[in-house]
Amino acid sequence: MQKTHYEKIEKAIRFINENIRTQPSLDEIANVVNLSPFHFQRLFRQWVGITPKRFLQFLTIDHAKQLLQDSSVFDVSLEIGLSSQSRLHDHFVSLEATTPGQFKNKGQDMNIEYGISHCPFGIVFIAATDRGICQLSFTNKDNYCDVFETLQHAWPNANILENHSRIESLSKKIFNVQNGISEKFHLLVQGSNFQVKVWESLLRIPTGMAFSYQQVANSIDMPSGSRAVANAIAKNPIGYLIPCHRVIRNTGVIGGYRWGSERKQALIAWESAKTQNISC
DNA sequence: ATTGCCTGCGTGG
DNA sequence: CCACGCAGGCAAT
Repeated sequence: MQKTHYEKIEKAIRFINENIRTQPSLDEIANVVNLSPFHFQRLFRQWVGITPKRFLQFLTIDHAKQLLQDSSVFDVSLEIGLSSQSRLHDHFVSLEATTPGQFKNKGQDMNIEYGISHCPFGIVFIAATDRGICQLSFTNKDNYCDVFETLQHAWPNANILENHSRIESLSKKIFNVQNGISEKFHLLVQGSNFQVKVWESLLRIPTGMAFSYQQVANSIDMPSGSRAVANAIAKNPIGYLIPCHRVIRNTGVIGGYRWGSERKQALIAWESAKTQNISC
């Protein structure tokens, strides 16, 4: 099967990580993804609108540290809470959350529609009810059994059916590259009190910024709970819209990601490129 | 940059 | 209940 645009980006990022010591040249990286330097350049212009060289600068420890530093001015707004939010950044996502089991019989009398779609970060699997989006996972086109099982496991008694056209148009709205996200999305999640608290705090991290796990722990008044926070973030059922990719290690290392560390790096670099003109 | 020892909460027995 | 795991942090090297 022909590799997707994103898969080449991912391969390039993996190669860069593995050879960070030797500082590979653009020609070397282009060679790894079987492209001429010219086409490699064009790939990036299509994907994110910047040159590969610029892109690489967004993957350095120094840049990640800069994101953390920029975000430190937002600590106060996190503590203040939602009231001060809207002025500081777009919040286009609303979250409806309950504890597991609070929904009668785990989704009984609930219709869930799911499907897959292409997005700038590969194949995305989305599930939605009439009350909101309940899952967004990155996956493979050939095999999305794993993410489908996650869905079934969360809502074992729901009436789950395929609706690719609905998900396709939903995906287009979520990953609207040209205009950014213009409409409001409603999310529906189940989680423990602690998990929900953590997920809500993630919604307050502005696009193009990053928080450390420690900063998130501070923001929910559990300064020694950074590791527990990481654990809760790892269970985030709605990738991208609940921006767990904006939480990184406080050393500037990007850290782990449920859907691959390379994808997290791609998301961060992509958002950095999208916001660099606004923030400067 | 890498190592070793620490953390607190959620999960499964 | 209690043990264990984890997408981390920190200090020493």
